[in-house]
Amino acid sequence: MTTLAPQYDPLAIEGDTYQRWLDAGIFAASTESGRTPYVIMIPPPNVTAVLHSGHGLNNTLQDVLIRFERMRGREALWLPGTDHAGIATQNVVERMLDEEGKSRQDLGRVAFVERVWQHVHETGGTILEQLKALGCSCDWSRTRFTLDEDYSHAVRKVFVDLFHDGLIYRGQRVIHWCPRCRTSLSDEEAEFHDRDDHLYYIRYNLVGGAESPGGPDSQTDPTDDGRDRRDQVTAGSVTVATTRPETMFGDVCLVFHPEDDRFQSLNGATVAIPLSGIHIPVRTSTVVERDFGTGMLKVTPAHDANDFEIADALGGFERPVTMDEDARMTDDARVPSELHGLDRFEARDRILELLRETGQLEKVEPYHHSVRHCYRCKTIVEPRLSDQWFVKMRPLAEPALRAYREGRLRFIPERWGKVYEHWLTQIRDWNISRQLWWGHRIPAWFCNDCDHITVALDEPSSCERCGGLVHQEQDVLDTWFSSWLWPFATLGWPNETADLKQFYPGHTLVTGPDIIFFWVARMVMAGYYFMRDTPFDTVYMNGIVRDPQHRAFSKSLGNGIDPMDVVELYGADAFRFTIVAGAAAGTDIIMDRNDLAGTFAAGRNFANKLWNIGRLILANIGDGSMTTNVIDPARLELADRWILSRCQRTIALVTESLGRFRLNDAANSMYHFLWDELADWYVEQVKPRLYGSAEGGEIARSVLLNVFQTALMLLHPVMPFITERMWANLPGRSAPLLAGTAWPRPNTSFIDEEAEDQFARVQALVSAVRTVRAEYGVAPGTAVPADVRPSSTAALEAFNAEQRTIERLAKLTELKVDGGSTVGAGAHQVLPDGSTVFVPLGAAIDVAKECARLTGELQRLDSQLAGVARKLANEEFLNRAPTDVVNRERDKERSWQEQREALAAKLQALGC
RNA sequence: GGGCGAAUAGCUCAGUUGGUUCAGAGCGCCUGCCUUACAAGCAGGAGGUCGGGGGUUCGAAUCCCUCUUCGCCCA
Repeated sequence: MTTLAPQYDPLAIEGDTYQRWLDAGIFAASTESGRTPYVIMIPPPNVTAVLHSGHGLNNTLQDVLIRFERMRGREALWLPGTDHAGIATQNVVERMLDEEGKSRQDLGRVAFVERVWQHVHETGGTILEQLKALGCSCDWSRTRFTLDEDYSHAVRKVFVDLFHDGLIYRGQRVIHWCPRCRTSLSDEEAEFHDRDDHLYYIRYNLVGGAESPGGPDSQTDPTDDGRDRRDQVTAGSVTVATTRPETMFGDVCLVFHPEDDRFQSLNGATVAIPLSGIHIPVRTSTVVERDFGTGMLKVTPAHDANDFEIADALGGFERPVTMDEDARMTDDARVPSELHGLDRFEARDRILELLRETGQLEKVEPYHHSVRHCYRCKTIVEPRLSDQWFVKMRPLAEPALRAYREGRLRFIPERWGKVYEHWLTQIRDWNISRQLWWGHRIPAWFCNDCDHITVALDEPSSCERCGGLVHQEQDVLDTWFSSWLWPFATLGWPNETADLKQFYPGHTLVTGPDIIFFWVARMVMAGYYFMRDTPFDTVYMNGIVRDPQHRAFSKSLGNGIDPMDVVELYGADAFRFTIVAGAAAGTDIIMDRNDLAGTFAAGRNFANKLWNIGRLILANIGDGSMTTNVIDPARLELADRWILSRCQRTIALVTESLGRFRLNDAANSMYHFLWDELADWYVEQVKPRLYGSAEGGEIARSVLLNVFQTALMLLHPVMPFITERMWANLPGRSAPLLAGTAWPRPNTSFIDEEAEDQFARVQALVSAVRTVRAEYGVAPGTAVPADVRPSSTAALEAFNAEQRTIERLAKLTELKVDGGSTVGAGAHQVLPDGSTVFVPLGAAIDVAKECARLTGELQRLDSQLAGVARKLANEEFLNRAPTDVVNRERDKERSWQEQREALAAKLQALGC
């Protein structure tokens, strides 16, 4: 490999590096390796999607996990793919057609679907290519699409099986209808959004026997605020409150609560629907909320799910549909002719005008409520009676619920488990038919002669009951009805393939909490029903990416960040590190598109640091001939022992953190080790030993190589490109590709508490001198002398061992260890271990300033000492606290006492 | 209406079973440095009564109650 460029240029290394992984086949999982599998199924993005930050976050986390487990020796499969995304994709193509002035109806179903395929073939691979740019190590040989031939077969098989098992039925229900997408939606797809609307109080006139004389004008004063509920029943009318007056032509009755005294006289009465004059009865129902509106409820069974239930319970009512698929008023006889064809909201306005004219609009109140909207296009959903296919969910939910309750399925963070559990216990049947053209066509055939429906895997030639001609159901299936099969349909189910045997059940699902019902819970249901096992044991919920105003990214706001922009600017590694270090489990992550440099500074800076430290190290360890094969403990200096020990601890920390899905902790541990310990201290310590044939050079190079190689391994899952590129230049590397090498294990023989303790004293001494230098404005180029008086033998040994290092890093002419005088004009410091430092600065010293500083230190110590003394004087503490806690307090007291004495002596010497 | 979560430095957030000087990190800010790996850097520094109140405990950022503010989910 060529030498590393002086300037870190991610674009120059990432493409080549990715290609080397592909060429080596590192990402392809084998069914025959004998290794324990580790499987992640990608949440398939929409086939026409382009990568956004949410994908960036989600897929980075998956790649960290899969690379980690691959290096740990598991047979790692990360299966990629895309989702056909029925509504979304159809919308995209319909918009394209719209620009050509055409509709899908103009093309017809076959041509339209052909057109969608064309679009998918042209743009469908985009997001997967973008994942490669992010470094994602998916097994591309197993890429799947939910409309693949095999996958479609699995979808049909599931439909047919569930139908024959009695878990799929066709029924006429009030469903959520999106008049813009012209399809029904499931409960989950019709999401609530708050709206400021109005509550309209409308008078229905009484007719027939109970009617009192007088027309609509014979009622109470229209300014009546309705507080006197008895006024709701006036001589000639009854008032009903509604938010949707346009539905009233579909009313079949009015109902009130049977115990509501205000309306007792109306039970069995007849009223006329305003404007249309259609007569409907007044009845009672216990489901009426007496406190809502006037307590009298209009019942519109075809345009309100609750009303459907009420009318059904009362029995004997028609269910007139008064709005069409576009939410326009139908020309049904019940609808006044002047309203025919009007959009529901135009109709509402016109109806209100007319009601004002007839005096039947009693009043209008502002009303804040939650209204269902289409999750794809945000149009207000219109409840509408229609024939749909449903999945009976209760039987499917039971095993999914048990899996969670019995601990076979867990969520990270745990709290999502409760959300999952709640949904499953409240589960309702799932409307799976969509009135779209793009998707899996429902494998059901209606008979032209009888009312039988033939459900079969393949097109039947005739009705299975009467042998008549059949025609296929026009509807397609909800996209989620195919994606809930993702964990096993991608592996070849229903065939018993080698993949299915080897890679089901899988292990970790990484996804966003927004699709916990749509997808996560349903995958578990399908997994148990068809595979008798959970599709994964852990669901890791990543957070949501938001802008600085904490708004989720959206196309309409235009506040999103294109991860590819970040990759181009700073590299995939910088993007990944920022994400991983910044996103603790499940927490949202804030990104500012107007400040990419700031947003990704952590990763960008760290990537640059890694590049440069690598350059330095690789340039100085040569080709490996200058290092020993085995690190000889007898030849190690204090700093060598220290960094080796720190390195083992970092391995343990990172491994544990990744194993517990604490990805941010892992990233921060690596960061701290590489930057704060290896770069800032060890490399600085070791520099003189690397020049020429300086003493200790061979062992220094060996340690550097060992430690840096380990760091590359640890960092690889998070920053695969730079680490792989460095690896290529690493002499004596253990495997040709870092991505295929084994994860490091801590070498406990290198754990060295004494070295860690002693080197910490060295660091403290250097820092203390630097502080003094900065405070007194000693020019960086000016060397000064310093005296240190060690507080212990350990300190003495440490300062002696690293005397040259201390002199160099603190820019000293000479460090006297336990020599010389500490009186005179100089700055004083007391180290945490009680050792004292004296930097004679002569005339530069401001004695008053020194006194003030040291007195401040003394006061701080005194208050700390008082605190610990209080604790140790407390009988309860001594009796109840664990002994190691008490001992720690005693150690603290001793240490602080030593520091205090040293400080007091200094103050005295200074004459403060 | 019900549930869940959050509130810690100017900003974004860590802080595991209550106990190592535990009050932290990154970014930003201030001071000084182009010290031949790195100015995307080096060295030093300022900055928070852990949202308010109450309680449990020898001991609370951490557990409980309550209030305030914000966010999300469900009906």
